[in-house]
Amino acid sequence: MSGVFKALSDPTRREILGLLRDRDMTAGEIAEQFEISKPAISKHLDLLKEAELVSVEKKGLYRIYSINLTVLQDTLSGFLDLFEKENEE
Amino acid sequence: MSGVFKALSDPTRREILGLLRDRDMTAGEIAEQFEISKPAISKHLDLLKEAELVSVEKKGLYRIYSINLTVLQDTLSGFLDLFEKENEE
DNA sequence: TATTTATTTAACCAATTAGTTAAATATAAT
DNA sequence: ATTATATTTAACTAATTGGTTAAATAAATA
Repeated sequence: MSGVFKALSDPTRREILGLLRDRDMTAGEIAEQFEISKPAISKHLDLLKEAELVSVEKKGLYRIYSINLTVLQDTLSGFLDLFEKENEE
Repeated sequence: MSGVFKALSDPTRREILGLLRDRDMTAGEIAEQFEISKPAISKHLDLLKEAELVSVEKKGLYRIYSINLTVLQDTLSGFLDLFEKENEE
């Protein structure tokens, strides 16, 4: 839970998720979209993976990243549910 | 946006929001619920205030904190909307 | 006016973060 | 077997985080 919010607290990582919403991408394709270095992107991807917000598949030389939409949606909407009027004991 | 996710990435701060969901509380009442020092809680509250997730009202010696439910809900559900199937351009 | 009370601010510390460049790894192609 | 390519890991740095204790502030009370 903390991991998901931590991951989402960085604008670069949110942007990566936005890219992956549209299609799966290799690490290099993702890195191309940003000004920062590839190792920096690699670390962002690692953090997103840690939070289980993305998955990776090895394909030859490439790593193909994809978003785990359900993790994102379930975590956030699950958290939001805690603050619904209905939930008042 | 980053501020909200950053604020939510800490379990103590999420717990504070959980307390405030039930009722407004003074800084001291909030601090009582945790093991850590009052200044530490004060800083957490400040960060929540920065993210506009809580508001404070001065009342004599006390500061009364309340949750800004709509900010929490609008931010998270607004972000979630970006990842809905319908949003595909 | 002096004291107590609630809270914040200041100064500090260790751990973490987000970036860098350089080196390592692993697969593909010549 | 060598070289090129995609990506990660390592080593480093500056800034931020989450905690501490001590001092400052501000309102209430004696």
